[in-house]
Amino acid sequence: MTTQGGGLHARVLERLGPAITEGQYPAGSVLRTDELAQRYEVSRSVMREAVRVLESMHLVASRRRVGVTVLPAEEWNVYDPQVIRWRLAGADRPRQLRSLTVLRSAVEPVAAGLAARHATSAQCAELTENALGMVAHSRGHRLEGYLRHDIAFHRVVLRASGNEMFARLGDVVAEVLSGRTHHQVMFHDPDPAAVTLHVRLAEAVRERDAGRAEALTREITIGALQELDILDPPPAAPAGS
Amino acid sequence: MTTQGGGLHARVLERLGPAITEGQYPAGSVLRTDELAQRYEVSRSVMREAVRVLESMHLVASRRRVGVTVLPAEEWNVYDPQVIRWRLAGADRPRQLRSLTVLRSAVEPVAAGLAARHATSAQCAELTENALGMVAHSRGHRLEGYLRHDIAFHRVVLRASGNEMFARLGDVVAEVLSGRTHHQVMFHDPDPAAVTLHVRLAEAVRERDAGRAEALTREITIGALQELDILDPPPAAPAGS
DNA sequence: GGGAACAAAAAGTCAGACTTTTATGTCACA
DNA sequence: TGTGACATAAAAGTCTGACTTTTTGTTCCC
Repeated sequence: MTTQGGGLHARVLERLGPAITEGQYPAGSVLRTDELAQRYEVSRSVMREAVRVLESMHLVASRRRVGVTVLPAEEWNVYDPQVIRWRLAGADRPRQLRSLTVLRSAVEPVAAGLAARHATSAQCAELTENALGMVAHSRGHRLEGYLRHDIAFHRVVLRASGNEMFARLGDVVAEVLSGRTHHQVMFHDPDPAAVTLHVRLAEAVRERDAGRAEALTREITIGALQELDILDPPPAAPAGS
Repeated sequence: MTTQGGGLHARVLERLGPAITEGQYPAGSVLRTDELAQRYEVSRSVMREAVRVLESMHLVASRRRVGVTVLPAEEWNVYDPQVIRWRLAGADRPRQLRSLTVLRSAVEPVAAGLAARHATSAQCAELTENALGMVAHSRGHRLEGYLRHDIAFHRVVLRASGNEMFARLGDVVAEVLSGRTHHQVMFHDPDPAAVTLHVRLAEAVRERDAGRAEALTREITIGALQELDILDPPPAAPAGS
């Protein structure tokens, strides 16, 4: 899954990109193409191609007479799958996982509602199939199998929404779920309540109940938020203070 | 606003990119770098850099001995601002505008809820300021001024949410709103109800009322959906059939 | 002290030679 | 007739070196 592109420029990118997102070159740092080419032992043309790609991701900006400047993180194309991958592999993985989970909590309920309207019967079948797969792997530390069905399930929902912007978030959700399983506290079996919610969601979509599909998905994503301690700070009942 | 990058490769990109998103080269088409270099009258190195950027956007894939293949639209990085711009400028602008508006309707309410919790007082001030600006320009065909404040308003909401993924959608929302004003049926003055909603939203954020902020934003985005005739098909009251 | 000419630094561009991969066609052999 | 190995060629990939252009910073003169 590591996109080990054969191209020489791609190999450079896989080292230079993470170095930037990691903060190894802080915003404002100036790099020179020639020096980079020497450091990574490639020709200038190859390094130029790599820099062009970084530039298209808004990670750097190249200006004559000054060099290749690292841009502040607010400028980065944070929706670029490659950037997401680099950041998830790096030091601020937790922060990244949180912001992506919040994005999920906004997008998925709406996507599920649309899926209930637009899903084909084949997609409905995929949904129930994966939900049952989740049930089957929900006990006895069969986490890998559970994860596989969980990812597939959400991917189908997003695709079935019929909205291309939602559909393209399938990879992002996959990364989040995978990160949750592999790097988060998930010693014990998945929450049975979550499993049930998925089964009921598949049901709701099949029955074309958009409202219920949306509500159920909202419950699922709220669970995901709670796991990361992204909780609504209770309205601070003004008793003590 | 056209990102007229001085680089020669950027100028090529501004012609070749739209040609692809336009469908001028259908998915599966094979281009050859040398031929493209001749056609656009640049050296191969420049064309190679352009192709590398297109490749990073997943618009094309380059393979030895076969050439540069145009990828199907499902593969494209549809969140890349440049791709969004190209598609909005092209033939399927309406479809693009719809899918982006649906995305808005999912993201903005949640963002507004978060903004109510995290907004600084400076951001609250910006919000009310822009809401009042909208009111001031809501009558007498002062559409440009209205649009300016509308864009600024939503940008502040997204930034104030504190979530970087939301914040980066500011440009997208700006494009959508701008497209709505310039290319959609908007002869007459903006809907007074929408203006009021913005004023009340600024109020809700200032008062830290997350629930109300979210609900108000939901009303705003529902209005945007209705303008594009993306309406809930009513549950087909089973009377006749 | 301020403005204009100048010098240098770095990216940008180009052309050409060479390498590597790989799809395809050919030919012999079963 | 089919199948495998091998040869061929086409296209991307890589490298190098020379040249151009832009931009910044300095210096020098008024």
